[in-house]
Amino acid sequence: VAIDRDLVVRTALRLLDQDGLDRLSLRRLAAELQVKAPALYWHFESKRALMDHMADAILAEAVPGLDGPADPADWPQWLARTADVLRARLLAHPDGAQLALGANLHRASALRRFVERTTEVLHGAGFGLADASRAAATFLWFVVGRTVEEQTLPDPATIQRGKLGKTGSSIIFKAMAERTAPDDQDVSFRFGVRILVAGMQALLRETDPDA
Amino acid sequence: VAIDRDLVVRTALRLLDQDGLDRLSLRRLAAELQVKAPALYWHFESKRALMDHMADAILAEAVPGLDGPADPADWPQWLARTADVLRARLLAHPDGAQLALGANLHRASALRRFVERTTEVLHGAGFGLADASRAAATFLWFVVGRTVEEQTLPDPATIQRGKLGKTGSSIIFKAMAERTAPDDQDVSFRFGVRILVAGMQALLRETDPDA
DNA sequence: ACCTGAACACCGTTCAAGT
DNA sequence: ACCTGAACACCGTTCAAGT
Repeated sequence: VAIDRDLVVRTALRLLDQDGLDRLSLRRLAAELQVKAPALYWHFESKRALMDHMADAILAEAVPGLDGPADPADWPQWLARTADVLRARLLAHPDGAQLALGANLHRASALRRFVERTTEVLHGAGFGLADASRAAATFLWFVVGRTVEEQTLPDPATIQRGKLGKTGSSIIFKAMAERTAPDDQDVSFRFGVRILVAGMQALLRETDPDA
Repeated sequence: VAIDRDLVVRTALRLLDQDGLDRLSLRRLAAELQVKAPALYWHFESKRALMDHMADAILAEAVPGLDGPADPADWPQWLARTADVLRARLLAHPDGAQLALGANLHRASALRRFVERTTEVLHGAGFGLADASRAAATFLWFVVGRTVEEQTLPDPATIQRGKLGKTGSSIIFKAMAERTAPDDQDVSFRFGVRILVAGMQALLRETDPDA
């Protein structure tokens, strides 16, 4: 029963699905593979490296659909769609966003592809290369970060009475009272995306008024 | 030599400054306080609670300067200034942003104050309460998250040759070649803030054309 | 080439017991 | 009220040795 990188990653993802990221240890993973923990060091140089490959595997299936927009001018729609796709992949596993957040772009090449494509698309939209890469980082950071928050959240109902019961006088409580729709997470995510896209459009108009 | 919450937090921040977040353990902290690790559980219910109080302490000094803008219409400048202040506080300690990222808003009340004030200011700018709180979350999330990335970065010079040497053909490498200024982190941070502020202005104009 | 045994140097947390 | 002793149930990582 020889193990290889791929089997290790797939088994790790299964444990992640079962028990979450902070119960994922090399010892438990090794046991699941019927091997001892140090054996994993033959295949991965560290736990972080393994986690980077997990993040890569999670995002890899979304990469083939990553071609830029047919018309460069359609970048706003492309960005919105890419944000949804990325978020969906991250939500497909518990703590998927956390995993991607700490990932090294060199090892998690699927994540790097997202960064590259987004930079290219924004460059095509009219940003200089430096600003395109800054805007891409801001954007992808928002998607991943926002999704971490969403995925880390206690749970839908607890928030209202549990934690925020004590901050009941504050504006946060009042605002939450207006955000009770079951799809509030989706709505809020897309609202953030709209802010970012609208902001990029505005900055483009500033420097390049005919866009 | 009785210890209290305040002394524990201050000592923890000193250890943080010396060795960083991942070398901060309750056992090391206890030793520094000349006490045994379980003693800390008299003062804090968990390590996370202690860390929340650390985050609170880091941000607390910025709270007195948090009053909203004199004129509600000046919210864009207020937002930009608040972003700079918050980032500066987070950068004042190693892994300060990490600490804030995971913090519970109920315990890290200084962070909650940032959320509240920002929500109020954006509500005053014309957003409905729900959208104001969404925009505030997006904004503060960006500030904290972006600062985590900045603070986690390998180090200024290593990036170019070390990691990205292998992705030399990619657009990331070309973009980085244009981002060599020593204050690139500041520039990029402010660029992100500009995107967000411009985006909020654009969304406000959509629904409320006389703003 | 791939894996084990044994160890190193730690963790957060609980809880009865001490003062 | 505040702290210790002792334990529970673990960690990631290294490295000589085995097959």
